[in-house]
Amino acid sequence: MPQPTSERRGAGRPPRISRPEILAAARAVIDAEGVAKLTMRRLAREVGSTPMALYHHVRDKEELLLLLLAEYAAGMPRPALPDDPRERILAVATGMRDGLAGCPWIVEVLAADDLLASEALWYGDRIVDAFMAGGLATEAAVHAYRAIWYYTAGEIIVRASAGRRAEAGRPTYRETVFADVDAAEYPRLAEIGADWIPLTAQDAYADGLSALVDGLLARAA
Amino acid sequence: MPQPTSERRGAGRPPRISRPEILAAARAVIDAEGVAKLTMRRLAREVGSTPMALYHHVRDKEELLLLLLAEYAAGMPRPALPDDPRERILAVATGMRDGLAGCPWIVEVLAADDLLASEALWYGDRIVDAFMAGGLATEAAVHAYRAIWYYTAGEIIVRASAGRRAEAGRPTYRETVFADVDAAEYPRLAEIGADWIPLTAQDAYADGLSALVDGLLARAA
DNA sequence: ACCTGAACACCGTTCAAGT
DNA sequence: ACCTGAACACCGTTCAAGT
Repeated sequence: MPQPTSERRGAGRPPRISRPEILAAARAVIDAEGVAKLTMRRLAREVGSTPMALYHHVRDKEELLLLLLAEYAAGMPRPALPDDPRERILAVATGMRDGLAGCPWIVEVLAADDLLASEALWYGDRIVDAFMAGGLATEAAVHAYRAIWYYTAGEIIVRASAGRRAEAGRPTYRETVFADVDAAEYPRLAEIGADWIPLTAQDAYADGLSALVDGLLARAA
Repeated sequence: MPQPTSERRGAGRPPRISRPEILAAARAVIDAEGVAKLTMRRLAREVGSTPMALYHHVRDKEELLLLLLAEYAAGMPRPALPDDPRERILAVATGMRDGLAGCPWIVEVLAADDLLASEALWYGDRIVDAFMAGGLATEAAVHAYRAIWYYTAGEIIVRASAGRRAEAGRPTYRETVFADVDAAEYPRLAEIGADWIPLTAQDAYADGLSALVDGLLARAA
């Protein structure tokens, strides 16, 4: 079994590459050229080794990405916590989203499982706690947290893929579609017309979040 | 330029495969084995041709997926529209989500751009309209629609990837994480403990949606 | 006009061998 | 214990040629 790293130092051949070194190189590739460019072969080249050497330090590519996620999540900022439950939820959720926005690939890759990398548990814990402070029962608080996670993950993923498309010079589907919206069939969209694009480019995360939290907290009464 | 299909029939060699045939075969592969198994080479085998023949009928793999999306979206059910704006929003959004839940791969692949395949414009149009009927200004209504889209896309993506993981027999990260939650650091999560898993497996889409819509409509007053 | 074959430039991963 | 080389079984796509 290939164990993570040197169990008993001194035995056998000395390592030429280490897991931290591999992770650092992987992060560099992603930051510079995007997650799509991160391949085992490329990474091997980057650390001056062979693809197979990597498999001595990580089980497979999936584990590599998981490790990168854990590392990133550990470094995310933890906002100050206001006393008011509602404000607390907003602060934590916004912190989570701002943190994740800095590395959208991570959400794309893992598409979630709740971002329950153990380093990110804090966000979930604080949000559940604040909903309970706001009057929700435990179960309702967990569901409320999930709603916020769905909203946040959706926002990040949609934004990230729109960004990717724009970068690739693709005509972002909706631009082509809005050129000929049938006013009879879709009256509202026809009315909005070209305004749709700048409108949806605006950052409305905070507005929607605040509405969602209001709606969720209203269940407490 | 390779034009979509036979422009002037009778000229040149008669086609052996057609775009509809290709799309049908692609759908069959996805339904049977998932989107990951859909490759140009596999598809060629499936229609009894060569990979390159496909490129005469679709520009590239991305276009193929776009065509599949358009086809699927065109067949999605359009729920009846209640008079009350709030009920209308809930009905349309739920219809959208139920339709998409039937083919989660589509959201994964496109990760969105608002699902503005022209066939799916209807959902957006009806939701914006209902928010306006509920008293929101045009801009606010568009933002409200977006909030619902984020929430819905997030729900579908998170669910789909959790399902994929379960199918693959992976230990769904959170199960491993919850084994040793630090009660001092994350008191709420420790308290919830093993309940987290069945709790988050519940379908809480409707609850969250309803809270979100309440919160959004409250902005009208 | 439509299709084929061969090729290019890649992937992730396994296996057997070297030091 | 750690690393290498060669190989397996794939990808999407281009190019030049055939019918």
